Amino acid sequence: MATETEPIAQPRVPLSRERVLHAAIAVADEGGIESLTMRKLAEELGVEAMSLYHHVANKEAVLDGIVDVMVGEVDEALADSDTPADPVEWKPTMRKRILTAREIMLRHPWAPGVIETRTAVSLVLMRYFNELLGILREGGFSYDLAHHALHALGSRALGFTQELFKPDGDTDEEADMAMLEQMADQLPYIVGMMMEVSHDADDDSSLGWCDDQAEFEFGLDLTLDGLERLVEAG
Amino acid sequence: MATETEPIAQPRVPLSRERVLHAAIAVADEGGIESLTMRKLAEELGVEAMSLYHHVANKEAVLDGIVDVMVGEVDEALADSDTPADPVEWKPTMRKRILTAREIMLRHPWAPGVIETRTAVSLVLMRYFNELLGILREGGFSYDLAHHALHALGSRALGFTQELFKPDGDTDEEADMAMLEQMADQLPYIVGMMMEVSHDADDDSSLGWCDDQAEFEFGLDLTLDGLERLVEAG
DNA sequence: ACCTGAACACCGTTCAAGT
DNA sequence: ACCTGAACACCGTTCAAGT
Repeated sequence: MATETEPIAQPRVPLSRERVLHAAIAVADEGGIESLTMRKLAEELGVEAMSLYHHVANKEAVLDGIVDVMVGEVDEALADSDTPADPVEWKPTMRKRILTAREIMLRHPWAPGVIETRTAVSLVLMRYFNELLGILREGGFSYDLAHHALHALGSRALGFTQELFKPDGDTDEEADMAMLEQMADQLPYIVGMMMEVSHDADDDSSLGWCDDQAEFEFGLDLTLDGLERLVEAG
Repeated sequence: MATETEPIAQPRVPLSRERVLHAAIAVADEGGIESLTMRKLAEELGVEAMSLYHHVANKEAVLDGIVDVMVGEVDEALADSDTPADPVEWKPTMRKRILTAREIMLRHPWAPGVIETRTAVSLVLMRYFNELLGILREGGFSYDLAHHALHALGSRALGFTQELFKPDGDTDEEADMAMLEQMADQLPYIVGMMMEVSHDADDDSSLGWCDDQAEFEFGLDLTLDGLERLVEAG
């Protein structure tokens, strides 16, 4: 009551690129990426929107900067975890790195969408890929195969995949199920798959039955195993 | 001079959802997805922006519809190509389907970005996945493995991958190369890779050296081969 | 040097009004 | 039934002005 109802941001701390980027992440974490507007961002910082332009060129630069902070978070998480980093053991090293990156992406579900829209590759991101490349090279990959490997991993190298069947927001699973069964003639295989899975699973399973973590690891291991066979074949 | 400078759209043909969607695709093809605004779309159709809302609920519905038209194009392209469709030969069938889908995506480079932002899965898209599922099932996959397979393919099932290193727009390849060499201490593996590749290739190779088609097929075959090994293992 | 108020040129969308 | 003009509530961004 005694204090003013201003946002929590301390008016003493001067604005900086760093503060702008971290505030942007906070806004996106709280309200989703579509809630991240220059005006909202300024409000979060207790400042007028136009003041932001003294620290970032424009909104695109904010999004570019956010990605770098995100990659930085991955690097930090990797530094915190005590990995032996055996040069020969490229597969577990790679696997761990990617699963760690995935943890960061799960903390910021909007981040993949931002990363996908970036056109330029920042130095920070190049350093990240340079390290992945290093792991592969030290593990016996030719440059050629390592290059193919990074392409084959694609966005998985950064810890996310494009989920085409997203979690159905309405969560009315029974209705979805009923609707699906009604279309059994049009979607016989999908309906068949769902019937089988819902009988097998012990918990209540329906459209929300995909175990994202398990699927991510399945796809990742499929790729890593395939690559391993290629390195070993020479 | 005699005729008015109105857009080419015939004012006789009444507006319809179909016309709106095809005009939207034309706008995006010509000016990119960011040029697709309701006002621009109306202009393309020789109509006021607000008239569109009699045929589509809102802009999101336009984007949803576009995706369905896109999937329809894939289906048409597949129907045109005479495929024997041997039930047992799931791998070449799958491969052909996906590469055909990729051709459509290459014709509409903005389409992947639109697909990625869709939250609901339309009936058209479900039918597409139902067919992929059918190919796998008839090829000997269990529902469980077929499900994993679709997740592992991810957006590749629709003919695109998330390219994290996009074509560098500025095309000043020599400058890029020089800059990279300058960072050899920070990016030793990337620089090493580029040096090797640029020596091997016969054409002028630099940052624009990735053969997207070859990389797509590499990743696709890596996945399909991995799956094949799993089906055969039972 | 850093921040601001007002303004500009856009968006998507609503609504009452036209035919 | 179908289309429209004007308006509303937003955007990102520019610019001259403040301190």
